[in-house]
Amino acid sequence: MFLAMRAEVEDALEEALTSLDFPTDDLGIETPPDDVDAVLASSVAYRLAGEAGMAPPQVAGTVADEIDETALTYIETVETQGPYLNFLPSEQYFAETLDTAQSDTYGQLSDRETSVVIEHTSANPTGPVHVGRARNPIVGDALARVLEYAGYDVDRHYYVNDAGRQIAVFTWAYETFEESELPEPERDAAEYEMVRYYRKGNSYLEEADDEAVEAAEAEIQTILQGLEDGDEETYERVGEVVDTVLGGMRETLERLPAEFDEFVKETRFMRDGSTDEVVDRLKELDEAVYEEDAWQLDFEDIEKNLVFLRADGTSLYTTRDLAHHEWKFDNYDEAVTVLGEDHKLQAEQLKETLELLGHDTDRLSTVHYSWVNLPEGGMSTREGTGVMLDDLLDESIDRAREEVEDRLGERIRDDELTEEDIERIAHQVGIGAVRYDVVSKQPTKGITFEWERALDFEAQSAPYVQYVHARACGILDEASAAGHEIPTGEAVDADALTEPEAEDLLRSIAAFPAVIEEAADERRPHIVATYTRDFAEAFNTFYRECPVLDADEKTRQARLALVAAAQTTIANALDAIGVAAPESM
RNA sequence: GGGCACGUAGCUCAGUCCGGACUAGAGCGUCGGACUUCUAAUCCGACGGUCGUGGGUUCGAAUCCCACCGUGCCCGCCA
Repeated sequence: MFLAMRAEVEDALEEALTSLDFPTDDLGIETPPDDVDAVLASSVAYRLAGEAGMAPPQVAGTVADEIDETALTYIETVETQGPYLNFLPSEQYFAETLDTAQSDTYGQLSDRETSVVIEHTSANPTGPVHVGRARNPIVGDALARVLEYAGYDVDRHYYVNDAGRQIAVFTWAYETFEESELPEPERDAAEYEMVRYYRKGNSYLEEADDEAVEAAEAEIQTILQGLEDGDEETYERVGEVVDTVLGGMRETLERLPAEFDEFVKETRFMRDGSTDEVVDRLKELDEAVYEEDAWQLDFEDIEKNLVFLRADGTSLYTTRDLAHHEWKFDNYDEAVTVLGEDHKLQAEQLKETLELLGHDTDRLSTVHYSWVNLPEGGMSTREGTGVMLDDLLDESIDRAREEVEDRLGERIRDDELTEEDIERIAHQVGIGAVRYDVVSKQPTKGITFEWERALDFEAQSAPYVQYVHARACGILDEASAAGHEIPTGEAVDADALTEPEAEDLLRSIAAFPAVIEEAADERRPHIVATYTRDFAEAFNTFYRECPVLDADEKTRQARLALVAAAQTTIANALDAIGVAAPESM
């Protein structure tokens, strides 16, 4: 309803300005502060003051007079308050919100008929997922969900770096060392078992005598060359290592949950000839230079050259990524990539090169996040330093379980939680808290990992918002048990919501689709997380001030509809950022 | 050295892109209140800020521009 109302306000304002011969390039539409009753406002009068030769408040008055309120559906009146034009909502605005927000699909915007591929995580398949890179799947998955809500047709891809040196080292190490030489795995899972070979191989290369290292390097080089030459047996050897490790990583990621439609292997673009083919085209570009036996691109705006073909004639990661992105452009309308800030330069060069190859790079957007570091420094799979995501999730679930159990004695509600309920809540809250903590912050800000902070269940965290959902479900359950019907359609009576706390909640409900739209357009899922927090506040205030079940018939009906609308809104808002919405807790 | 990002209460963060009702909002912590009530993982109140610093643009700057300071990342024929 908010979106329709906003469109109406824009049209009306533009029309009024046109008929007054004022420019319409900046309508100055903004959200008014909380203590103003309007749903939207405009500060356009400031900008027009000079041209009109009047003070801003007078301009505002003139514009307001020009707007025909009777022609508006969702706006009752247009008032001025000093230089501001305030648009006050009509009864219909509230009534329609109260009805439509009860739909299970509330917040789902109309189909944009646009396909988007979102590539995220894409961590090298060398070992267990650690917290340093955990921002990627969480932000990536949340963004994918937000884009789906916003009406895009979304595919999630994990780009598998299976052609690099580290994978050749891994394959060599896996085939060379005996399990008896390795330490016990930290967990009974494929990637924890496998990473031991990788670490062993790397330390061997650092510590063994020159002759032994030379022999190992020769074997590693053979593997790399085998991949480059398209040798089937080499692909199978490497594939076994990659698929095994990836299988384990995938299970961890699914706990978040972060699932993928496709794991796209880098070697695919070597085998199908598209990397060679893109190299041929790159050589033809005006920016292509052949220096020191290697083919490079010399950009106008970027300091550093991009080498796309080594002196030995082999391709590089970015060369293959170019073929990968051309493939994305062939198959999707838009492409979004979630990358660490250490890949910024590479991403710029990629984009610039795609532009040179004649692609419309407006179709490509990149979301960067900064690494999560430990107080003592960065996390490394190779060195085995860092906090594993599995351990963080386990610990968070354990703490959530303790919280639930501690609270059992004080529970007023007599819904008798079963063991299963406790386990369900522990998972929903524990994982939700980790996820929420990550999505609610702007990804560009640095995070230093501290257990205590990561596991903080206090306000402004997932449980605070989840509790709102549980409370709403509790009321709806009681209502259902008492045989109260929840009014929909013509039966809803938004007029009966006279308390300001109830109206504020309804306004907050109405804003949800616009929040989804903004978060999707700007590729910033944290906007949805901020919204859930504000929404929870509005709900809790309403909860305190406005009893539902004990209210008189008419009020109860209206408030029940409001609670039902609040429940679907917060359930979907949490769903959009991938946080579970518990029905009780 | 160069490029990019970040710098808002003791701590963790919103707000910054698109300047306006901002005499800057939350939460944690501290202090003081509210459970015979639809679940207190809640709510209410108090204390707490030269929005890194200095200049500039503007009727108006946390928000735009410039310089500087601090922190992080990048500057490989690695990925």
